[in-house]
Amino acid sequence: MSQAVSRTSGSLNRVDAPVTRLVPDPLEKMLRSCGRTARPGQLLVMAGAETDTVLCVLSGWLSLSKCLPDGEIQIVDFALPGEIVETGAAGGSVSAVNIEALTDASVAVMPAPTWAAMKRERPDLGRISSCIRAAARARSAERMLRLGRGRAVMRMAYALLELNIRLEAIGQSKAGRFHLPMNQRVLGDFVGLSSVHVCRTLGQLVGNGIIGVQGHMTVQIREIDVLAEMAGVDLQTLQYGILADTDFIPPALACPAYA
Amino acid sequence: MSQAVSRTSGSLNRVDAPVTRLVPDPLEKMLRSCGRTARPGQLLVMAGAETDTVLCVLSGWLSLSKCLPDGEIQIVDFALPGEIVETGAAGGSVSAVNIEALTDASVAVMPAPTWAAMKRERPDLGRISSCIRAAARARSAERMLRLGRGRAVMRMAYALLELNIRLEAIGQSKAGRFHLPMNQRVLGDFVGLSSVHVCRTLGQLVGNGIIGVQGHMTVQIREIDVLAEMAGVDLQTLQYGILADTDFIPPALACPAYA
DNA sequence: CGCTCAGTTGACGAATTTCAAAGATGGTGG
DNA sequence: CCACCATCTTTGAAATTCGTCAACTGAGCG
Repeated sequence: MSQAVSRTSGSLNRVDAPVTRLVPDPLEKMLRSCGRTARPGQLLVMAGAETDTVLCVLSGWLSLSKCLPDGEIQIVDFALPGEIVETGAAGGSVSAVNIEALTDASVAVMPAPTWAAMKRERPDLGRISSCIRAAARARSAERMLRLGRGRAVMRMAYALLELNIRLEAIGQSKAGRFHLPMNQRVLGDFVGLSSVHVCRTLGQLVGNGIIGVQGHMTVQIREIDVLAEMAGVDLQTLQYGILADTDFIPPALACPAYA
Repeated sequence: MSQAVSRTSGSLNRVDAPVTRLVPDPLEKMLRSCGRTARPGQLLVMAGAETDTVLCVLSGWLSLSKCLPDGEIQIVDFALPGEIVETGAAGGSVSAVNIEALTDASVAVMPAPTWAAMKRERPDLGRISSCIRAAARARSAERMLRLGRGRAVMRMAYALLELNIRLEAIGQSKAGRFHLPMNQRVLGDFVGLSSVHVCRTLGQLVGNGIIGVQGHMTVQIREIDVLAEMAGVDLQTLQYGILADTDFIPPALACPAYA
């Protein structure tokens, strides 16, 4: 696993995302010093393995997933550039999920104590990471709601909207157009559908002119309001709730309790 | 909502659960001073409402749930005695979920800044609450996996095992026997099934002698290994992963980084 | 050119929901 | 104590949704 994750020194910091946007030099140095790259398909953390680490995604997509004994996979979340993933589960330092690179990715892998020390130095980090956690929780709840109660179209519509919002925030979606670095099977692992049904569901959305799909998964949302209705979401509220965009944090809250 | 949550002064501290077990007097006083009680069905926090608070469950069950526009409900998690719920979502202090009492419950409702101050005073609190968060994340991932990929029996089996483990840790399950303070419709909202299918699925488990059910939801697990196989879990691993039991925290980790 | 892999399509079957109605159960007031 | 009520559970049958199987297409690539 880890031998496959090679060191890197270059191009770690060209991402305009919350972490790197907000946080000053010393942290940047630390991020750079823990930098790793991974190739698509590479496993960074294995469920059940000891890893008391914190991952900062600098570029690329990671998937957090779990497996059933029969091999069925569910992707629990994607980690996008600027996001922070704490791997430890409850009883110590065992990861609850597989963490895998979906694209070429560069990730800062920090031991938990290092991260804790860093947080003590930079109190704003605590606030930022708690925002990122809250956003992840909110997304997780939205998805769980639709996994448990929504039909295929709703799950798909929601997934597309969520990804559009998140990608827009890091400049990877423009005018409702973004690239999904995965095939339909993997998308199915995210929305809880078979690849065949992903195909049909996407086809239905395309047929109605609600979205367009080009090549291997470049999506264009054409009728975002219709899509939002299908997903059962209010766009404004959703954006506010699932985005850890630090612009949303009232300056007053950014510090005082920790200063 | 809040007018319905009346003050209480008695019986706040008879629970043998992580928070109260571990944490010394000053916190206990604070918990008591923010104490509230709620009756079954009472809404404590409404999704979308401003509430920058932290809830400590002292006794009783809370449900964290979300709703679709058509009224379908998904319970995202239960909060049991000893657990801590941070209500804020990402963009400020809006809750992502409805928080509702399933039973008579007593809950300490603390403003987030108060909680933050408390954490600065008692560094162990940070470690504890981070453990509780990690356990909740792990549970959420397990459930998402089964919502997306598991059949009814698997979802149900997993839910029963998870609750058994959690209840055992707080002395509310003994020898695989515990009470679920909810009807089958609510249990369905948790596992993502219609109430009718909850009935059939439970009936199937009862018919096979794997569990017994008495009255309004007292469950007796009879063949825990079979149930675990149906749920697709390894019992040991699951317990280790979804429990924020503080016994699991190595003493060495409990403090040094924060001391 | 043939290979492989991802996407597509149709047909079928299994799992689950929905609808409807018939028992249970528990609580309440007479 | 009993009758009544509301709520919950159970059961059956029909309808839906989705997964699986299988065949076919199409693009990329050696």
